[in-house]
Amino acid sequence: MKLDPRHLEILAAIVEAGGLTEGAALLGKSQPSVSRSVSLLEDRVGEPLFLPTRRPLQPTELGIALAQEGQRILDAGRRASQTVDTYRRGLAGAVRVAGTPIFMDGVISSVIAEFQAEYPSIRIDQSYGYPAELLSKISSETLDVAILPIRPADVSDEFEFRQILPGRNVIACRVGHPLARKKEVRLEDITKYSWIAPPANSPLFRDLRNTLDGIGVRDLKISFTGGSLSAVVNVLTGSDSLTVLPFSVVFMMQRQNTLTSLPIKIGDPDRHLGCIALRDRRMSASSNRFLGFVEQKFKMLDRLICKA
Amino acid sequence: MKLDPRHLEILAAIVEAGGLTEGAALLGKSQPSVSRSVSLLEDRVGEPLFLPTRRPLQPTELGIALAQEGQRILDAGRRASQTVDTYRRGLAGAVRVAGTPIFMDGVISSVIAEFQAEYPSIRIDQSYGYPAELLSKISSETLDVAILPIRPADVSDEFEFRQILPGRNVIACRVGHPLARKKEVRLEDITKYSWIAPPANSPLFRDLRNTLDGIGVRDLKISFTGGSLSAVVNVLTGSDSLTVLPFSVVFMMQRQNTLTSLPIKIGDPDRHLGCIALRDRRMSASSNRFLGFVEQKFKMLDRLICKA
DNA sequence: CAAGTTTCATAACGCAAAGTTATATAATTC
DNA sequence: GAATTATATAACTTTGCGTTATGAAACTTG
Repeated sequence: MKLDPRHLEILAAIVEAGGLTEGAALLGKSQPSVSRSVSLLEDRVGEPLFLPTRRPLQPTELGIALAQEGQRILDAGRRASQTVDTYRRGLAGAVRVAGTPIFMDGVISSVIAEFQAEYPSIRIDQSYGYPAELLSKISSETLDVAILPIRPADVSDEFEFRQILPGRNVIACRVGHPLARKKEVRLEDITKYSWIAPPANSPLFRDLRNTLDGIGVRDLKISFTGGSLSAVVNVLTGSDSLTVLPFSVVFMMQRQNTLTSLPIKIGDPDRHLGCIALRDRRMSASSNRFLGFVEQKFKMLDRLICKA
Repeated sequence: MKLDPRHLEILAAIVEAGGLTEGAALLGKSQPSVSRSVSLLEDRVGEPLFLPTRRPLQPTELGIALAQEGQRILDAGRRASQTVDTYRRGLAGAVRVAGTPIFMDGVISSVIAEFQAEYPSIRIDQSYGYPAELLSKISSETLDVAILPIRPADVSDEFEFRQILPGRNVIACRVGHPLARKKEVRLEDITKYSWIAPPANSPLFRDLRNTLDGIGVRDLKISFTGGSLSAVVNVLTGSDSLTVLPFSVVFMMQRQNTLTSLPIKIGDPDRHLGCIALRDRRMSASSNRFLGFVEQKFKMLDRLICKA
């Protein structure tokens, strides 16, 4: 026979508090209410749960046994409420975040690390992708936050775009590269070196083409293509190759004294780095918290970069 | 915020079963019913518990966390139902039983031992008392079963009396007592020995006086009075004293070759041994089970005694 | 990709029971 | 035995569960 878990909770409260009145107070209900609930429970159980006509109210053996289960139910309920509370306040949960590979690895991953240090109960599910698919995943709600370079005008009304860094690319090379010491680098200098190209379908690859077109470089030697940021970095540091990278990525690598940028001005892309999510806060509190955190960190990073 | 434990149960069932329809079946409810319950729960929680427009239905992080608590509630409920069931069938619980000291120690205690071997989950709370107080305790429901010698006519309608042995006393002495070897014992033989008397307020003490009056003994030497059965037995076996004991007690002691009875006929008391409980089965199933067990064991004992 | 099947959501309504306040009754205290 | 306190009962409102019927999605299949 199925018992109402609420009845067991009430029983537990009464047994713990030592009386109907106190139990009712404990539950925030009126005394007649719990009195009748106990009656109903006794009727269904078919056995007395309290010794009759004795005060202070004393539970029977069975009453004690059932109250114990009621206590577990109360505990589970309390844990559940607690869980809901932390989720609502965005202190627990999961955030599905994705972005373009180079930028994710070069900049975002360390921001995520800081975030997790502050909110250890929020799980981050990170993945990679290029703008078109990222937007579609946001749209189908299989992704909470996308971090990507995009033209603000290209963002449809469905999404909310928050810029975190202006688009700015540089030509990157290893620390100690022959060109890095020069005060000024000229066109003919860079044509002597071979180039590393990002994957052909990445925005960065388009930036590379545009950049080189812009400064008049027509035929370039591509010695390496594809690969992740760490592959690119390894090849760069192990050779005199050049490549185009977001300045923020190079900035982060400079701290580790691995990469640097050439003192040559190249055109900035018309895409800017930002976070994209569904409009109208249609996302979890933890995602919101993550978004806010990323914005804040990039404000600080932006200031650092401007000083540099 | 307090959540309805029934909602958490439903959530657990749905998550476990993998769908609303299957979850509803698992709970023995209709699909619309659980559908609405989930909606209500989601409203109160304020966060989605299932990913929208996806089938098979997939719970969110929060949904999984809450379902886990729901599972605990389900488990507690099942254990509670199970507990009620065993109590109702009299396979668990407690029986408060009391009786006159000599008879409890001499006969009932071994029956209780057998009972506990068969029903290990039933706890026996045993105590001692004389008839008047035993009846009042039964009346006030602080006692479930009394085992005592009483005149059937003295049992009021409030109680139910079940005779388990006819009243029959004997003069008891140690095995190897000088009188025990005789084929026939005469009055003048027993007057030579000193007597052990039970506590002055016990029914057995009245039996002792009546018996000795009946066979014409006027002045008797009382060498020991009071004490429990084991004290009486120790004194009896260590001396040539005599005393009056219920035959059933001596019968049990004979098995251990400690006591025996004299071959002299004495008048039987008008009280008979029996169990007393409240009329109309106003007691727990476990008490009923105990009563039935005692009756059955004494039917067997009665047959053994009659043969002897 | 259109048709069919499955699964979930919504609607409407009866009913069980939780909740309330007011009040009676029983236990305990003094 | 009177006063006090605790529990039970009464009368009534409101909430929400449970039902069947039906609509609307989403997956499956030919």
